[in-house]
Amino acid sequence: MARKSETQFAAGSLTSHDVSAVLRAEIIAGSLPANAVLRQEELAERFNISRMPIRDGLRRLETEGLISIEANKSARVTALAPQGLQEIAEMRCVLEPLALKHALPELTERQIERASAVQQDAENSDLKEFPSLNRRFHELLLEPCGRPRLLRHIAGLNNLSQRFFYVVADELDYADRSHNEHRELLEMCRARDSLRACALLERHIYDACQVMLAALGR
Amino acid sequence: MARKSETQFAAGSLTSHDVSAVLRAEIIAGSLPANAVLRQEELAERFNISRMPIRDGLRRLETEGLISIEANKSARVTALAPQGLQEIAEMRCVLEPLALKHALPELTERQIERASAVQQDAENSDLKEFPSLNRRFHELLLEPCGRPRLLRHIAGLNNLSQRFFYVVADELDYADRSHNEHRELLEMCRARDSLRACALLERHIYDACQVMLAALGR
DNA sequence: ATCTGATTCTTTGGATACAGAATAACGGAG
DNA sequence: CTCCGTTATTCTGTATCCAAAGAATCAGAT
Repeated sequence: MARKSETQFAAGSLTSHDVSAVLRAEIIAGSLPANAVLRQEELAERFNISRMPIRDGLRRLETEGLISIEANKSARVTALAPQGLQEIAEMRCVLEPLALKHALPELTERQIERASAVQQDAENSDLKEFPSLNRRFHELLLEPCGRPRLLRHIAGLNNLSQRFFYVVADELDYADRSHNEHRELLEMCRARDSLRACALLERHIYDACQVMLAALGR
Repeated sequence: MARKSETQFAAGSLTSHDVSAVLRAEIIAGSLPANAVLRQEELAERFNISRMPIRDGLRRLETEGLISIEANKSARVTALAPQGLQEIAEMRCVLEPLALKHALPELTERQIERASAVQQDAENSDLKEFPSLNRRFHELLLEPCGRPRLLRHIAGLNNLSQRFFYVVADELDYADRSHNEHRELLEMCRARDSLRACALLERHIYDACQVMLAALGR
């Protein structure tokens, strides 16, 4: 009954929101791989709730683009083609610098140091936690921009592509370069050099995508 | 029983997809104003279906940002503050030029002429159909970019802000300027001048937002 | 008279059972 | 071996019920 390493849940406690949150996390982390089938009854059994909140949760994930639901077929985790990865990177390349531009004047020294600390952790982390720390670093620098919709869009794009990040986390020389760029970015933030910081961020995102595409090509 | 001018539907024919499509259109057009309450049973009666597909449809609109659903409260059409309008315009200012940049090499003369025809219609249209024609003009120029996600994001942002477009459609001098900019944009597309076309498009979006904000301020 | 607090009403969230439709899988006939 | 029809599975929508959370109302106390 218990399948693989999936955690199970006690009865009655969960809501449709929890369903989407748990599944979202598993898709982002990659433990639910692309094209994995999500049958409603199976999920209902696993979460110990009826099928209705499952449907609500799946519907939510569908509009986020994480799963695709075709009528009368099981929901499936969406596969992301190289073309789609590139497309998402292009959007991040313009949206993240936009957020950084507005965040930079609001960023406190304290917040920059927090990001710096996360970057330290990332450099000392193992492959398993590197992706989420890397993501957290970016988020910390962008959050003060005061634009919740923009941040949600960026987060949504990251949700779609993050499960492929392991391929660059794997390449040691890329990790090195990424760490250098992050430290450089921190310096520019401290110096309040908006133009150069935004340009670096754009290149940083673009390059990471290129490395991912090259690695996935094999 | 029949409320206001809302159309009613025959029994059994509609699906959750239709529910979201109809409500989406009404919200975009503004016939469902901000903060309008959407009670599930009321909608179920109107669409002649049960509450479940209504819930599915509402969930979809929620993640699109068109309505907000709080637990145990009726869904409401989301109000868009000036701050939010500005934020959406900023995103469009970077995303639409990105799409145009990639669409321009793919645009055929025929497609440009189609956009030109739509622009002609827009200039001769009354206030009621001007917003949708204006939108169609933009879509026609961006569609060949070959980036479905990007186009969906842009469409989603337009869905959120389009109901405020009537305030600029109302201002005759703005409409004039907009028409001039559209014709100028078409010329740049014919000349395949990507840089200037993208720059103009960015300014065009930004200015429209400023006019909206000024008009809404009163 | 107003404010507070309890009761009632409304509405959503979830459970359960069932019918209908579309897809996928299987097996038999040619 | 291939094609086609039947069966099984799974999703979609209906109907009904109950529980819980908010909102509204009404009564009582200050």
